[in-house]
Amino acid sequence: MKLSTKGRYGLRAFIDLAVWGEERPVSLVSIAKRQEISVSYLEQLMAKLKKAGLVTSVRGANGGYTVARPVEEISVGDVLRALEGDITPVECAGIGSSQQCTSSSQCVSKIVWKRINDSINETVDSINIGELVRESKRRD
Amino acid sequence: MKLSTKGRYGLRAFIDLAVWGEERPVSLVSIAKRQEISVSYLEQLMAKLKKAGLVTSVRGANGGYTVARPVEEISVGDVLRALEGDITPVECAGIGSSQQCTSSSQCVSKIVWKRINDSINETVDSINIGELVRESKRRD
DNA sequence: GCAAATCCCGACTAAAATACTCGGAATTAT
DNA sequence: ATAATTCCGAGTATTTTAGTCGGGATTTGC
Repeated sequence: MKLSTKGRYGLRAFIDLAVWGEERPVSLVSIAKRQEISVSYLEQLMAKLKKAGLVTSVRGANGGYTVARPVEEISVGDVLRALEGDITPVECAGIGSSQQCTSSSQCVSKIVWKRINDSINETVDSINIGELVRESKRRD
Repeated sequence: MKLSTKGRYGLRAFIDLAVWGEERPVSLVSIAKRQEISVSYLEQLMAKLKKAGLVTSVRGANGGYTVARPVEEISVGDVLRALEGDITPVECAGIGSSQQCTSSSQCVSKIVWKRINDSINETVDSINIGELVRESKRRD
């Protein structure tokens, strides 16, 4: 059970963007340098964030990315879900519900999966990017 | 971010064992049938549970496995950790601490990883196998 | 109008992890 | 002895991850 680099790098990149992008768009090259992530890979991550409406882009020279909404209104969960898809370690817990439980210990373990899923989502939704930006600035 | 079949099947198998193994050892073949998991794969999972001291085995005909300790004293976390190793979606959060944070947004995201890790572990440690066994019997 | 900087897009690939299977050895009850 | 089991190590197909790469489109500044 591991969060992939999409989520790990992507959140870092997003925070970086939030910190440095208050005035003008931030280019991928500059994020890449500060965060030590390759530009090509960052492109992929940004594409997801853009698709999710979390960042806006400006093309051409001096272009780059900007956070699309106030950082206080964006949760870590929003960012991670945009990057990773669902952040539920176990799916089954009742969405598509295509397959029914055959044995009762299958059903019972579902209780566990649901609680894990919920607790993760509550956690990531309870932290907003604004907090992290402030904390990051405080540390400089 | 997904819990592997080790954890998913393994917990189911363990619950099955707890439910059916109060009197006498339960064979892998019987668990395999009820849970629709192959015997060979179950062997691997049981090996891990045994190594962690959560089950004991009896070899030979009429042999099988038994839960090693009172089910009320075994948490879901114990079982999952035995099967999966650490159940922390992000490692970095300060154990080996070999690599130091270079940029501050790296450090800041660590706050997030730590909270996620903690919340998962609290969740799985707060559920014990006994509860699940009772719930499973109740449903029959 | 041209060059440089930038985002955009789709395809490709190497490496790692996952999810198993398989063969056979050791042990025990009947 | 035979059958039912656990035990052990190796092997393998599939999937996922973690990227790279090449080229195109857009914009700025000279």
